Amino acid sequence: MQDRYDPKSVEPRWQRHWEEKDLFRAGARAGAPKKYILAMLPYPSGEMHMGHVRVYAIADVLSRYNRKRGYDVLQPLGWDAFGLPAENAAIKEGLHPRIRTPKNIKTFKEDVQSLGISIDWTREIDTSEPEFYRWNQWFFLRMLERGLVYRRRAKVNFCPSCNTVLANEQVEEGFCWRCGSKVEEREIPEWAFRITKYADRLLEGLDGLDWPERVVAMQRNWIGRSDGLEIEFPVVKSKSDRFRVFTTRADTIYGATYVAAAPDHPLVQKLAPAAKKAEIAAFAEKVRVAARAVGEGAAAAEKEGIDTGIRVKNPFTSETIPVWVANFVLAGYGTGAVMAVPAHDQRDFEFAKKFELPIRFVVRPSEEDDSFDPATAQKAFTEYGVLADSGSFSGLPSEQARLAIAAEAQRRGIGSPAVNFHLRDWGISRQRYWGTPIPILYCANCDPEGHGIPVPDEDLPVVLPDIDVKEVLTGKGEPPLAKVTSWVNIHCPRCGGPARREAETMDTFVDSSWYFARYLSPHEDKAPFLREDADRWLAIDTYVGGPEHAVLHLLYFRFWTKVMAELGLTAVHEPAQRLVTQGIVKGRDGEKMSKSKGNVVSPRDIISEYGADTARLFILFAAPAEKDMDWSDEQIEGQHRFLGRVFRLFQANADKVRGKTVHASFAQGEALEIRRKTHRTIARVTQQLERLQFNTAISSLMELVNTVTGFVPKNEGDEGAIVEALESIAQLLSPFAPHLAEEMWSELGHTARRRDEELVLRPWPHADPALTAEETVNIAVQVNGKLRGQVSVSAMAAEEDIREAAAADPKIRGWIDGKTVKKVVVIPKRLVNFVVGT
RNA sequence: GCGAGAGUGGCGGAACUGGCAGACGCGCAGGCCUUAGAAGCCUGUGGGGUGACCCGUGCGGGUUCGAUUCCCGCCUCUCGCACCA
Repeated sequence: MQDRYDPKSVEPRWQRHWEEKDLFRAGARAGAPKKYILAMLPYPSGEMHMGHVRVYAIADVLSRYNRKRGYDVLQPLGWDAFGLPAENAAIKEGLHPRIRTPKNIKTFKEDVQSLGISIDWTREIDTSEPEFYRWNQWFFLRMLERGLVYRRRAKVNFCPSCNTVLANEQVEEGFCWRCGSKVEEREIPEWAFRITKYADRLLEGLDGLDWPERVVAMQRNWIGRSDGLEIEFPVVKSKSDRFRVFTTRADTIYGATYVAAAPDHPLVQKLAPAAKKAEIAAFAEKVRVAARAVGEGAAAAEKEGIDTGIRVKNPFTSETIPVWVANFVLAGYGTGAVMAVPAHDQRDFEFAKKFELPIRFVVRPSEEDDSFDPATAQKAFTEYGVLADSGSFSGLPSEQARLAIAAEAQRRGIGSPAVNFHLRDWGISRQRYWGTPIPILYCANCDPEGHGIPVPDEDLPVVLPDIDVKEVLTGKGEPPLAKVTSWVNIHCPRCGGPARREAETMDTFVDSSWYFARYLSPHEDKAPFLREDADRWLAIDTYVGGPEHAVLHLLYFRFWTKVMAELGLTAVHEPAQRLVTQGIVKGRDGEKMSKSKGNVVSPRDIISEYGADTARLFILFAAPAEKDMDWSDEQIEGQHRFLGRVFRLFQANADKVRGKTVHASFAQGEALEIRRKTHRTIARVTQQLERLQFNTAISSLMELVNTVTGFVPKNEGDEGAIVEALESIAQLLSPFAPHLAEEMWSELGHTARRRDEELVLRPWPHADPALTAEETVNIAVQVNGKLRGQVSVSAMAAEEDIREAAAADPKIRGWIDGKTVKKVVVIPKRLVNFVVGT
């Protein structure tokens, strides 16, 4: 044994050992139940940061723990290798992504390995390899067959810096989520996935998931199901034209005093008087410009609008009311028009105030309360209440009136129930090079309208062509692939005539939507993965990653799983049963780490100074997994000291006990107390790991180490107790600080002759219930709820005896003698409370 | 505005289904070891009085023998969504 704790020599040695013995291979325990533990697919930037350390530490503790619990554990890792940063770098520096990416992967992988993460590397995948992305193309074609992919002309977010289309979800406050440039609006054709078809299933599926509430709430919000009524407002002086509006508050229809439509509503364009048309068109353009300037507090924008001159009839009051166009009505949601009820909707209220439109109060807080005065009111009454001035519906509560009015509208054939979602279809076209080519061709002969012809399955993969970076990746103009003429121009598979390939590539969220299933059959070349492998491993038991993916990746990958289930590839409909979202690791200054702030702590530096075990321990100990945490140089010193203490504890005892046959059952006195502490610690750490409370699990271990430190064995029983304690410490520590644990384990004389004798596979220790149970317990004694003393009694003592023991205590007598004891509360093993009068 | 979460020592944080608030760690103070330091070890450490006493988990109420925990009403902070009718 070395005389000092020296992780630099210890850690690489054990990492080699694990690799040579191939101990993290999944599928090697055929009869055992499985656990699939996965950290989110990393983008291989050249440098690992502390956030990665946290994700992998969490996933690894769970993997190592479950391996020792006898599970066949799958913990793979791969690379989200396609994407914008590599391409942007190529544009700037002229270095081909195909050269840069493998270099980055290599560095990143070394960093992961230097942390001692127990990955099954035989399953490593790289999404930029044709072996992987051909299945993106395969899925695309299957989805095309099922009508889940379609071509649409859509207003899209365009980033002038990345020169690419961004999904709505990738726009943050009007800026590109990756490069931060201001996003513009453009209209171009694109391919889209019909995720909206799954909106309800995505909503319902959330119920059975063991996910953080916050993420579930964000998804619910994002999907945004809204149940209401579509109802028609017929246009006055027209036989057939009517404005269809969507409302969730049919109960307020008697208060609808105008209709508000989106500025480019088709019916407005059609029906507006000629004199108004130019004005309306100008207004529509103004609103479009304003919408483009999102991020400048668009929500706070002043209400604006124009009276179109069109008049419609409120179908319930039969009143003639105006149609206005308004900047706050969205063309893309519902019907693009709403019935405006100023008394009961805040937006309509503000609008009506500004343009002096009538405000009619038709829902009262209660039947008697008619205090609402349109002239003086500062805001709308938007709660449910009781209807007033609403014809035969007056007096009904809102909930009932909603249904009754909807039913009446339906009976009259002017309305129908309708459901709207905030969720939009997922546009996947990217005008980029470094991504999966979309397997579509255009042939003027076979497909004159340009819908696109699917590439036949046997021609997959459509391989990304090699390119001259300087010529193709200019960052300007048309999609890069369109410039690669030798690739773009091919023969049509149907007619043999000239055809052209689709030059767009797929959003990289496609890769991360199903990669977790590719790990199951990473080398399969007939299918994306095998059904038998899916049946063995899916769903992911614990998925670990950042909460920033709550509505992007985590929604797409649930969608994709449902599609895979429909294709018969798997029986599961949800990809991940449990989700752990880890908090951010902030810099020394409490700010989020970033290069520009110069507060980045490099994992490499930490590992080389303190070792991987210290880094892992610190990041798990300093805060609960889901909370943000601050980097602390002092705390990491503390963890390093703790490992040093563990080392010295073994150093002090190993020689004495190594190789001896010892019997812990002989332990008595202090040694017996050590045994109790050992077994209680086993029980606690086990429970804390099940609950993902890594920080308290580590502090339980610290307590045990503190208890054992300084104990000098004097006889056989003592030695038995200390061996048991040391073995337990090595075992319990092994998921957290695996290298030191191995070192200590071998110090105790253990060498593995067989695979199942390896520490990483050896069964997790078992807590003996006879030893975790307390024999005597300290009971708190209160008088009138205030702590006044303590008594020690047998854990088995009857309530009666506990009460007497407490009452007999001299300190307590001082508080209760001479007073009337009105009541005594006895909670066995916990406390006694005397309630006394004065 | 809506949704979710959080407010506990100087700091990070503990406290199972209401039952000894502050585990564990950091920091700090004193001591040991040392020629000195580094490392390490020991003791103490919520506040106030300093006797076995009082006060303390954001604030104000409530339920209870007993509340960090449950209920009601506020305040502050973080995150997400934000004109979705």
